[in-house]
Amino acid sequence: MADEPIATIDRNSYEPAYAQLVRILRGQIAAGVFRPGDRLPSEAQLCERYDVSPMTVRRVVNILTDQGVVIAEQGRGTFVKPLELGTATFDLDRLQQLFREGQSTVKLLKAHITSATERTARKLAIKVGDRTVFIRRLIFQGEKPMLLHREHVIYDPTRPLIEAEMEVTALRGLFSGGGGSDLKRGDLTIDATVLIEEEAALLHSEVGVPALRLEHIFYDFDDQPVSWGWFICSGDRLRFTATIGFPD
Amino acid sequence: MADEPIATIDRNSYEPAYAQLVRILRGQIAAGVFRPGDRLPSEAQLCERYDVSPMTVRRVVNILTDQGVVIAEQGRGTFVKPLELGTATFDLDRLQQLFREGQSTVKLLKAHITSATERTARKLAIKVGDRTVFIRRLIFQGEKPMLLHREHVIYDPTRPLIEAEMEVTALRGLFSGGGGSDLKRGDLTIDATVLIEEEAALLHSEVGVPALRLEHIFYDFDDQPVSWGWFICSGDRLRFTATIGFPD
DNA sequence: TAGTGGTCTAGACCACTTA
DNA sequence: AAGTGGTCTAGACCACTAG
Repeated sequence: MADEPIATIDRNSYEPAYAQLVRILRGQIAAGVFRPGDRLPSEAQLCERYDVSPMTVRRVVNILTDQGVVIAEQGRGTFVKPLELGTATFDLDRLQQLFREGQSTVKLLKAHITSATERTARKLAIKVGDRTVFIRRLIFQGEKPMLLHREHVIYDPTRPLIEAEMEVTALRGLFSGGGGSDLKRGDLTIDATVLIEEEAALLHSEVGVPALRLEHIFYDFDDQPVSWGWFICSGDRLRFTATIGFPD
Repeated sequence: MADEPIATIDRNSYEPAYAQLVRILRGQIAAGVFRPGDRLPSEAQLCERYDVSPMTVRRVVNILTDQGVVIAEQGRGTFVKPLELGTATFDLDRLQQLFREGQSTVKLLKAHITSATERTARKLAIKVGDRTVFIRRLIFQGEKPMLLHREHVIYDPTRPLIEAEMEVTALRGLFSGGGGSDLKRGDLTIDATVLIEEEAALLHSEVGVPALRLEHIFYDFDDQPVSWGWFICSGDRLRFTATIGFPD
């Protein structure tokens, strides 16, 4: 009984016991008390040390497992996971921030009904020549043009999709969750491209500059594609970042 | 009491009750039984319908919340979340697959001790002129060169880092979790670039072709950078993909 | 006040690993 | 056989929301 862990659970805190214990254990891992590959104390030991019930400890271990911090092996123990480059996940936080109130303005460049080309028809699972609405928008951060957005939406005369989609709020809704409530899922891909003349002019950049392209296809609850489009941003203005491991 | 849900929990299944209920509810959401914005049945109702205890239902709701499928509001209910573009996460699965056994071969192009330039020194938090090891590797899938890797590792004469890092297994370890057990965390960024002459030659591509660049810095448990490097792959050979919503 | 989700208990039984 | 994690029960009390 040399050095008990100093940290204890504060039952009077607004932070729930399970959250406190998650924080304590993550901190110990980040501090190197438990190194990758080490075995954590058994669940029974954790119950005793921190004076919580088995269910609470189980919940803590589940959370750490979901977070990718540890791996639990039945009959052996719970172990700290080593770094795995492959577990990194990139999110669109930076992009989402652009669409928060006051952070950005959206300018509608063009929107008109057109006929689907072979490529558009394939992406939207419609026939060549079917009517679609082609929309182009430019998203500014302050005075700076940050993003160029192109989108093909299936033209449905029974619903006033056109006006709703053209609105600035429709774009914001996609990012903050207000608008697209008829959509079941979306597929996204990131790839690299270079700015062509039109894009360079709109983004106040230059032809041939490396740029990221975020393509999206959204589907409704009948698994029918509804829209296909993509954002383009010059590479020096926006990046995707991720952290793996224990950034505490 | 018109139409009870047909799906029930099979207590004899190897699939735990909580997992079955998660699957059932996700399926109902994907099928449009519950639409974005709808309220799910209350926890008490779910207990009754599926004949499980409150704790099991709570666990299910927690899982669905963690998955971003629903949002629980105290005192009001649990609601199906609408699509949010900003919640999309891109992972490196495709990249990781390359490094699985038999999927790829790694060719060491060059590895030598050098002195840190201003840029390298800044990235690795060392002084200009300090010794580093510069490594270049080429990763093949079958006969095709897929990835070019450049990396600067801090030279530590007390440890045989050089040999270990140069090994093919070191790279594979980064992706599958065997090797980097002295590393605390890593920061990653994705950006766009175009191939320069040397890169194009090695990757059997052409100058100016758009390419993705995955940069990484790894830190040890003293928060000291250990290595800085990046992968380059031509954009038509590798993409990052994500799906949001209910892809069931 | 009634209903909702949020947390937590103090066990139980099981499957698995290791010795 | 002993120890580990995996699941589950049948409640309890609390905080919050709504009518």
